[in-house]
Amino acid sequence: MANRISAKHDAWAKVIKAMAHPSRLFIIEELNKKERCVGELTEMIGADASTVSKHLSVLKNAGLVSDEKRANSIYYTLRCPCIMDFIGCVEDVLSANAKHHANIVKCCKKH
Amino acid sequence: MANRISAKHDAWAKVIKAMAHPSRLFIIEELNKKERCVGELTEMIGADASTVSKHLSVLKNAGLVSDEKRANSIYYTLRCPCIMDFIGCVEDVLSANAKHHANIVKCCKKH
DNA sequence: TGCCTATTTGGCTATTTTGCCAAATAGTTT
DNA sequence: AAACTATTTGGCAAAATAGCCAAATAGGCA
Repeated sequence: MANRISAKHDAWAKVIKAMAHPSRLFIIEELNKKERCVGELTEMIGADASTVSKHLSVLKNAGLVSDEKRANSIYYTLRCPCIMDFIGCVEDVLSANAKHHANIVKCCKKH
Repeated sequence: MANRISAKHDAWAKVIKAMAHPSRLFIIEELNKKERCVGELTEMIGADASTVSKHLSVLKNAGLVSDEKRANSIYYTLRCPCIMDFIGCVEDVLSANAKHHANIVKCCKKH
């Protein structure tokens, strides 16, 4: 990245990169509903506990979630629920894509 | 990714992954202001033209931008400007992080 | 104290991403 | 047609990411 991109875009990318994984998006969505501990998330995702733990640490490093120890579990919370609003926009992009592809198919079928 | 994560989260991740790069975020921000051709973006970013071209193809594959040939240049446009709204939320996360770190420093200085 | 449970860390391999160069392509202009 | 301009593609090496296993850690509980 030896170019003229500013620290601002670097900082943005770090946060967005932390979101850019299916399991981590699942976690974000789940934590938006309610706080969860690692064990619960691990069971829901169906991956190794160490893998889920690492995903959570990525999210935590980006400042997207916070954790709190209680009883003998660690509970994670979504720190900025506005993150989930964005998913609506992502869905817009996806449905625009779907519409676009449908049009291409329709166009080809005409002939 | 041999786990229970659904196609929905996979699709979200594809779009978000396409955004998750400083240069691509710069491009998104720039295209939100006005359409631009590859040469202009290349000069602004200061990377190899082929690199910028590949970034643009990543964005295009995700459905985030569209292109249109005009004269002897190809102009790119941001397809869903709502993408930029999200950056506001990312900034919220970053300033929450900054505040959090400031508090930690303040706390340590007390002693 | 010593066992248990929950979570994290280290280590390793496989995969993906990045970015440059050189070459290919496509369309313009002379 | 030949020379240009703008953009994309192929190839490659370096770096980053993902996910499993085994081992370490940290509290709670018997």
